Order: sequence, then structure tokens, then C-alpha cells
Amino acid sequence: MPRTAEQFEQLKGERRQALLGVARRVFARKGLAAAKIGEIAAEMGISYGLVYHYFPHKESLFAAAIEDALQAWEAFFADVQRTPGTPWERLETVCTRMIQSVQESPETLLLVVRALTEDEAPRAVRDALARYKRHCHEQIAGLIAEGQRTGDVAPGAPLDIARALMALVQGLAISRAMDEHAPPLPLEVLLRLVKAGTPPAAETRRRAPASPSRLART
Amino acid sequence: MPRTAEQFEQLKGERRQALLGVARRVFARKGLAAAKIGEIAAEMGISYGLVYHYFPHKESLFAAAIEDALQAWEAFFADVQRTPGTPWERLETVCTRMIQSVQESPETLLLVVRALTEDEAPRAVRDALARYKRHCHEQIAGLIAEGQRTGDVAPGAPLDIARALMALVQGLAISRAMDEHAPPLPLEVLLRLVKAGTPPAAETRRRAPASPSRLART
Amino acid sequence: MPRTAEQFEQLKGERRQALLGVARRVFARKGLAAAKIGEIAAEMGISYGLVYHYFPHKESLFAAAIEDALQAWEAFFADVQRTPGTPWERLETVCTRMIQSVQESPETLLLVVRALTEDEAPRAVRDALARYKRHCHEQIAGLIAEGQRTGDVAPGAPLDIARALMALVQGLAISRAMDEHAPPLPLEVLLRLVKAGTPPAAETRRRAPASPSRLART
Amino acid sequence: MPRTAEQFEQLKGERRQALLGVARRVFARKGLAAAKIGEIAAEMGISYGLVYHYFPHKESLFAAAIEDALQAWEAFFADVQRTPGTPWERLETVCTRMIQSVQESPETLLLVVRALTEDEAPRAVRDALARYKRHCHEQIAGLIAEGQRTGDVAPGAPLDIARALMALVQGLAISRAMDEHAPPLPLEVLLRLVKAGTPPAAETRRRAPASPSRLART
DNA sequence: TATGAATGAGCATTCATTCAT
DNA sequence: CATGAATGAATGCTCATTCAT
Repeated sequence: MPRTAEQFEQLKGERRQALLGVARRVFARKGLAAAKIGEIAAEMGISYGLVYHYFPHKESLFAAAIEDALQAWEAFFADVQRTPGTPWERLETVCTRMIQSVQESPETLLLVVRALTEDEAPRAVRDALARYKRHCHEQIAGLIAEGQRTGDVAPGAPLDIARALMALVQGLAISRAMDEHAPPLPLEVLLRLVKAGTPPAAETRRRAPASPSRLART
Repeated sequence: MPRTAEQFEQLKGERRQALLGVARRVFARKGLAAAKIGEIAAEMGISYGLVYHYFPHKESLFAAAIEDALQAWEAFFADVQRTPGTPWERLETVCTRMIQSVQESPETLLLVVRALTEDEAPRAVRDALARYKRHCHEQIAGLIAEGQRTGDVAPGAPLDIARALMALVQGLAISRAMDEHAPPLPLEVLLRLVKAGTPPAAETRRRAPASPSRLART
Repeated sequence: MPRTAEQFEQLKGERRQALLGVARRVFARKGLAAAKIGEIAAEMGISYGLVYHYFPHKESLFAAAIEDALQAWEAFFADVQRTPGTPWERLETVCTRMIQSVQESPETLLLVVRALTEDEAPRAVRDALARYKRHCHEQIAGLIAEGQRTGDVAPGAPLDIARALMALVQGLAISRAMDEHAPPLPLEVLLRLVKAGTPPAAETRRRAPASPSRLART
Repeated sequence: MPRTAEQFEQLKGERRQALLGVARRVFARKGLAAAKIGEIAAEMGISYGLVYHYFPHKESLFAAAIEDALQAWEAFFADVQRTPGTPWERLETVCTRMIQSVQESPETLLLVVRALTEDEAPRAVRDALARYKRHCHEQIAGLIAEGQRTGDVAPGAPLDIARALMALVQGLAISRAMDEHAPPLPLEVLLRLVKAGTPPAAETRRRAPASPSRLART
């Protein structure tokens, strides 16, 4: 019996997580107002009534999905922070994975965008977003500041650069929302926001752009 | 009374424009689904019924507001194109005014974002958006290509850089939506995406980004 | 000036009549609830506001159109009454012109049907209808009674036969409403309801069971 | 719990049928446009929202109610067809039951009238009506043709006589709509449309019919 | 008169949420 | 736990009616 109870608990937890995943996708696609509980339930393969066993109402499900998405980002930064390597390397990692994220799971970013643009977001969501924003900005700004000290990153207010990075990434997610065949942004382009214009020691190493450049893609 | 008739026509046109303006604001703030016709009407100071004298239904008002916003952008680029000056100067103008736009009338950009993320956008809107996107990208990419020829702009696929610029600007508009006291992004930061570094930019150390992203959770 | 005023009056009267004609058509086609003032106005070539110069509201226009249609019928019967000839000849005339009416101006009959089936008809309409019904029935029943005396009309309660005639005609009008290419009902068929089965002097008239038999009921 | 599931299904079906019954009544009384969903729901004792669990919108409920009513008529004719007896007996049955129907459930006929006079009927309804009309006419005309062969039915295009019968019955239903105390039409009167006069029908006085008569139009 | 802008009651329809089974 | 019938608040939209011009 305790085993069964445990399993129940676990099952419930898994269900909840799955539900969050589906909700994330649906909310990202439609937004809070246009998303229908029934749609989420259908996409989960459960009855819409069952959704209310896990979340008291739509807003709470939305909020939970947001928190989930935000935690993923925070975990990501924590992960990067733990990673060894020079600040520049870690910045590259961050940028690389941001682009990857835009390509592979734009819903997460899109959901964050939905939350940010939600006019009637409950306080909890609002706070979580503010925390998330501050956290992301601080993490990136920290790397940038370090990078500036090592000379790998161009000068400028680190926070501004961090804001620009995040904005750019969110903007890319929106583009993907409209056109899911949009090619990824070359890493170099993103790195331009941070990379120092000239090598710290000033030599002449590289010129050719390393990415497949598509000069005309109409 | 042709004069009166004319005035009527004009008055009607003005009313329609005013309505579009209000609609743009409300739709930008709430999105298509959450915006209520009654709210728009109230913000206009008219009865909700009157809205239907100008637009047959909410979607068409939304579409018209979008169209309006997009035309503003296209007009802006046409304007820049006509402006004399070096490519670089014109790029600076574009960037400056984009930042300005984010600060002063983020609703326009936000409305575009709403349209881009609208899952059920009618074909007309979808087409207008595609046209707008192509147009903006081409304009900016054109300037960038010219700038690259004069050596003012860093190498890289012009279209990619243009995409990055637009994405960044849209991302900034979203930030503004959440926090209207957010300071403007310094022009220099935005210009980093385009400006040529010191002569032939250098690179060292680059390794392949290693860690598997946990952000992508399918 | 008095001439002008008179003309105005006359013009107004003509307009009113024309309006009634259009209203009759539209109400016949759509019914009271589904007919739109704007539609009637448009079909008249005037603005919908002007309709309210002639009739205070839709119901009154409907009522007036009904009265108009009913008067046409009553005038028709008065006309027949004045006509010289045997009762049978006048019955033929009545039937002929009823069929003609179904073919040429089914709207009038259809409008009457609309009025009869109108659940929320104002008292005035209801009264007019009752009067019309009584009047028509009496006129026809009178002719039938006379015809029975001359032996041209088959026996049977004259009022019942009159009801049947009117019902048949209204039913035909409905058929026309659905299919405007429906051919006219041959006069002979309609006359069967009235015509005596055998010459007045003949014998051996009837054999078949005259009583209502209910052979099978599911 | 297959039993429960079955019962659910059955209950749902019953509810749907009951709703159709109520809808038939209300639509017959008010017509499509004037009938309010709330009214139907109230008359059912359910909330208006629940109506939409059974039918997606008012039109479909209307259509279903029509379909239902028409099927009742078609079933009736099929039933008569299966009944043994001479053509004349079956004709009597048909007429008897038509009169009965007018007295006992005029809503069914009235609903058909509503459908026939509905200007904006959806194609499905229009088709069903056309089918119904053809079916009824053919059935009756068939009996009439047989009856003519046995000499019980007067000569004349069977289809015309069938049309007259149906029209008469529909007209009676309309009368009932206005006055529910109207006495039933005596069967003899209705039968006059069909019954043969004296043997090979004698005629005197008859002048040429003034209207273009098409005696045979099958 | 004539017009059509303006208003708002009224109604169809949707969908979050509850709850009996 | 699961289901989906049931409810009703909320909102889009229509259209009769009024009224300034």
C-alpha cells in the first residue's frame, strides 16, 4: 500500500510535469487568453475536468508553466556558472545554447515573451518574471564584466549588453514563432554584441567569417 | 453642400484613424483575444456599437491596426532610403530611430509582435507581416551590404545581421512592455551588431561549444 | 404654395404606398423578425432613417403592410360581389383570381401567412387578421351557399369549404415561396372542392363511406 | 462499467430527442429568427449553455428539428404504403391522418411551413425539404394514380392533386396556429379533391376554363 | 425632408469552472 | 481519480431607434 501511494504520488508528479510541458507549448502558441483548457487537456489525452485536479484554474496553470520555463533558464545559468573555463568561453557557451534553444525549443522563450507581454499577469508571475530578468541579466553581465577585464569583451555597460543579448534572443524566438523554418542565427552575429573589436594584444589573425554566409536569401 | 459631404468624409476618415490609434494601443497592450471591443470604444469615448460602423469585426480592426503599424515602418525605411548620406550614416539613422521608436512608441512594435505571435492570424495579416518582414530585412540588409563595401560594416551575411537587428529591437519593445521605465539601449550597443571592428577582426581560443543543453526539453 | 403643399402631401402618400409595397415584399420574404429596416430602405432606395418619417417602428410598418394586403383581398371580394353573373360564375372568378394571385403576387398571400404565424403580433394585426379571415370566409361561404341552392356546388357546410379553399390557396403560396418556378395549380383541381359531383338533377350520387375512418395509426 | 457508459449514451440520446421536441415546438411557434435559444432551454428546464452540448448552433438545432419532422412524415407514408387495402382506402387513411395531424400536432406541420418559408435556410435544410416534398408528392400521387385506375379517384394530373392536398393541409396547420380552437376540417371536404364524382363524371354548363390548364404534367 | 452617425438592448456563443456519477 | 454534463459570466455582434446636421 505505501508503495502504491508512493507510486501514485510519483505518477501524479509526472502527470503534473507532463501537463506543464503541454501547457507550455499551448500557452506559447496561443497566449493566456486564447489558450483553452480543453485544448491543453486534449493535447494531453485527458479530460478537461482532470486538469482541475492538478491546477485550480487556468491562471495558475499558466503561472506554473511560466515558473517552470523560468527555472529552466535559471538552472541553465547556474550550470554555466559551474562550468570551468575562461569568461569568454562561458559567454560563448551561453550564446551558443541560447541560439540552440531558439531553434530547438522556442516555446520556452515564447512562453516567456507571452508572460512578459501579458497585461493582466498575476503578481506571482510578475514577480517571477522580474526575478528571472534580474537573474539572467546579472549572470550575463557578470560574465561580460569578467570578459572585459580579460579584454575579450568590448567595453560598455555590461548590463546594457546583457539586455541587448536577451532582447535579441527573445526577438529571435518570435521570428521562429512565425516561421518555423527560419535558419538559426550564426553565432558570430550574436557574438558581435560582446566580442572586443580588436584582439587584446592586437595582431591580425582571422578575417573570413566562419559561418555559412547567405548573402542573399530572399 | 459638397463641402459638408467632404467634411463628413474627412471626419469619418479622421475618426477611423483615431480609432486605429486607440486600437493599436489596446491591441498592443492586451493582444487580439484579450482586448475587448468595449474597452477600445471606451478608450475612444464612443459606444461599442459605433466601432462596428468603421470595422465589421474585431479581427478586421486588428488587421487594420497591424497594417497601419507596418506601413509606418515601411514608410520609415522609404524615408531613410531617400535621405542623403553615406550608408553608415543612414544605418546610424535607422538604429537611432529604432531605439527612439522603442522608447517613444513601443506600442507599434509591440503590436507587430502581437501579430507575429498570433496563432490564428487571418491570411491578410499573415501576408502583410511576411511582406513587412521581407521589406525591413531587405532595406537593412541593403544598407549593410553597402556599408560592407565601404568598410564601415563588419563582414557577415547582411541578411543575418538585419534579422538580428530587427529581433533585438522587437525584444527591446517587449522589455518596455513590462517595465516602462526601462532606459533606452545605448546606440553604441546596437551598433555593435554592424560596426566594423578594428580592421580585420581577430580571434583566438575558439573551441566548439561542448555542453548539451538541458534547455531543450522536448 | 398650396399647390406645393398638396404635391408634398401627394408625394408623401405615394412614397408611403411605395414603401408599403416594398415592405410587403421584404416581410413576405423574411418575416417580421428577420426583415431588417435597412433592407427595406435599401430596396426603396432611401436611407433607413427616412423610413421612420413614415412609420414609427418596424412593427407598425409590418402592421400597415398587413392591413394593406388584407384590404386588397377584401377589395377583391367586394369587387366580385359587385360582378354580375351566377354564383357559380363568381365562384369561378374567385378561384381563377386566387390562383392568379398565387402565381403573380405570392408575396401578398405569403405576407398574410407570415402574419398568421406571427406569435407576437400586436393586437391591431391580430384583429385585422381575424376580421379578414371572417370576411373572406363569409364571402366565399355566401357564394357557396348560393351555388348549392342552384345545384352547382356540392353539398357540405359552406364555411368548411370556404376554409378549405383559403387554406389551399395559402398553402400554394408557401409552395411558391420555396420554388418560384412551380406551375400554377389547374383551376379544375381547385374547383373540385366546390363543384357538384353530378348535374343538379342527377341521382345515384354517392356510395363510398362518408365517415371519417381511421384505419391505421402508428 | 459498460452498462453505465451505455446508459450515459442513451440518456444523452434521450435528452437530444427531448430537446428536438421542444425545439420543434418553439421553432414552430416563433420561427427561426424569433426563437431564442434561451427560450428553448427554459422550456426544457436546462441552462442555455447546455443546448450547445447537443447542437453547435441555433441553425443546426433548427435543421435537426426539421429533419426530425420530415422524417416523421416520410415514415408515415412508408407506413401507409405497407398498409393493406385498396388504393382508395389508403387515400382515406392518408387524408384522415393528415387532418388528425393538423388537429393533434400542428407544430410539426407548422415547423415544415416555417422551413419552407425560411429565406436563409442552409443548404441541408433546403435539400431535405426538396426531398420531403418530392417524396410526399410521389407517394400521394401514386395512390391517386392507382385510385384513378380503379375509378375511385377523379381524373386529373395526380401530381397536381397531390400538391393541392399537401397545400391544403399546410394551410390548415397555419389556421390552427392562429386559432387553436378551430374545428377539424371534415374529411369529406378534403376528400373532394380526390373522390370521383358520379360514374364517368357528368358535366353540363361547363365552359372552357379561363386559365391555362395543364392537365397532365407528371 | 433626408442622411447616416450614434446608442444600447438583446441575443448567440464560448468557455472556465463545478460537480454528480 | 476520471469524465463530461451542466452552469452562467462574459463578450462579440446586430439592428431598431434616435437625433444632429
